[in-house]
Amino acid sequence: MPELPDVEWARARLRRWMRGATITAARSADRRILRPQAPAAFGRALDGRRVRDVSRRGKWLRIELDGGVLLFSHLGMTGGFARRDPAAPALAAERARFDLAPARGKPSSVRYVDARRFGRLIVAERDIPEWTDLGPDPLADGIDSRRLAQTLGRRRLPVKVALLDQSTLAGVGNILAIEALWRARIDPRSRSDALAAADVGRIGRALQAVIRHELAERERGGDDEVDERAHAFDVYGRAGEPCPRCGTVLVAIVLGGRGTTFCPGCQVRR
DNA sequence: CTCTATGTTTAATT
DNA sequence: GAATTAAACATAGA
Repeated sequence: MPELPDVEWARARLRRWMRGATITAARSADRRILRPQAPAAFGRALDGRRVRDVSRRGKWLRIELDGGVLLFSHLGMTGGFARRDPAAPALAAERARFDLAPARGKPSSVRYVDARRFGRLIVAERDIPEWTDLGPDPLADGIDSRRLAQTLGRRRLPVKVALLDQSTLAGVGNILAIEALWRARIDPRSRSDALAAADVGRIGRALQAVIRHELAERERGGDDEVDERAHAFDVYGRAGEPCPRCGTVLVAIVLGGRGTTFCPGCQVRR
């Protein structure tokens, strides 16, 4: 579920659910999600703290607590949050829970669910390298196409591989990259340093458009549930089908170890 | 049984 | 160094 739009949606809901509330009990027994922290230290660090705010950079979430304590969360491949009554039983693949006493209203319980357990929950006193090393965030910072052109111009990788590097732009994932390159009519195999300024401009605008579009899609649906991604994409997952723009059959290849769908008819190779 | 999967890190190789 | 490739992690679904 998680690329930039999904994580931004998670941030907005977490902020609504948690801001101003006190964590009465933070519990997780999953040493893989908590790695390298111990489960006991997790509760000890968080219990009794009040949530000041929830922020996001790229695919990382940062829950800011009283006393300068920070809780970082990465959703990995299958992570997500849901809100339940504190008495509700554990969800399938529930890996952590945060019981909350809000400033006003009923107690609630925010659950972290993650089938594949690639996600992380990290307690820290200051920003962690995974957070500080991120490139510009397309939503928070915008996309500066001159800067993006400089970044891409220094690399000889296929442009899609360069886009997936979180120091290029934070939050771009496999689906976003595939959809944006299709919109920008650029072949994902194009060498990053072979792109013209106009190509980079189109890629930047396409990324913004796809992010906005997917964010808008997510503004519907059950608020308390784990985010579901039942969403039709233009090309992702559609290899073998005709290109919605030119009708050429869409092709699947592997780039940088990731499945990649594109249209050999209307996406130009640079 | 096989293959694929929205992510990231690490090792091995060129 | 830079780039490439593969594998690893853990689980579910087709």
